[in-house]
Amino acid sequence: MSKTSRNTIARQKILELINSKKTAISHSSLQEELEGVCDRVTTYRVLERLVNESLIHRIVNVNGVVNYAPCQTCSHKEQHIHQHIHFSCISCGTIRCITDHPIAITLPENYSATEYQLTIAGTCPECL
Amino acid sequence: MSKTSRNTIARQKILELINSKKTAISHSSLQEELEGVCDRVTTYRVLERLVNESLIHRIVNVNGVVNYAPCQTCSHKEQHIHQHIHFSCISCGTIRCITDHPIAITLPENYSATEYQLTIAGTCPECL
DNA sequence: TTTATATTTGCAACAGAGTTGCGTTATGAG
DNA sequence: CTCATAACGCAACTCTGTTGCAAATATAAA
Ligand SMILES: [Mn+2]
Ligand SMILES: [Mn+2]
Ligand SMILES: [Zn+2]
Ligand SMILES: [Zn+2]
Repeated sequence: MSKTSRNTIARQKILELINSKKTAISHSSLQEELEGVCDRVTTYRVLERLVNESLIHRIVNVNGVVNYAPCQTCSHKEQHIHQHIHFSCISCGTIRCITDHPIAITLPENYSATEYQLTIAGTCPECL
Repeated sequence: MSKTSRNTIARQKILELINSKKTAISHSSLQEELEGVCDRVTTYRVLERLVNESLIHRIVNVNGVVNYAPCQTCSHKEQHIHQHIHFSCISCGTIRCITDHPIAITLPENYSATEYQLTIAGTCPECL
């Protein structure tokens, strides 16, 4: 029934690269660092696969560009939900998951949430 | 010093249209509803102008698409900051500003925030 | 009202992100 | 090892947004 995910070279290298980073990475940066390991279309498809397998998650930056980061402290109870802030530094350009900081976000009555994109842009501690 | 913003027909119609909506609207939908009032490039430039004048604000949806909504309950103290949730319904497709609901978001020490994009996707009360 | 000037516009061309179709390659279960 | 099918590369495409430039026009000054 469920398609089995094959452990291809492209998939290995991409997951390795993402996991080796302390900050999130975009498709284009990833493609550069892969140095010809695979086609850019393949990178898109591998990223989609890794997201579906809950190994990485998508971060939509304030400028609309998508970045990817490993899943670590995500909730996997009923479904896989990422309810944490992402900080995007306008100085050094890094995007970081702020997973160790409490936030209180609730919705009004009768709203049902499935996906969170909580991105804040500004200056990070290193650049302040 | 400061360029004076001219009240052109395109600007009038675009601002009218955005203000007439209860939900946010994207550039492409806007362009359709304008029915040939102006070129799509002009629409982009007018939108940019209206954002700079703090009459409307940009909402980056969870899919990365930009939408625009009137500024209403925004803070204008030191700078114009929009610190409220946007809800994107995956059923009816509408994007709504949740301005009448308290949220508590703080950042760890030494992070300085300048822009917030707090978008939550799910099902809205009308579609639940 | 007329004139002057800087802002705004339309058009064409471009750039970047992401998607799709299809024929080929290669993973991994049996 | 065999082989079904997941994954791949390539080319072509869509969608969103940007830029340069000459023409049009809003507005303030004459
Ligand atoms: Mn994260
Ligand atoms: Mn809003
Ligand atoms: Zn920084
Ligand atoms: Zn809805």
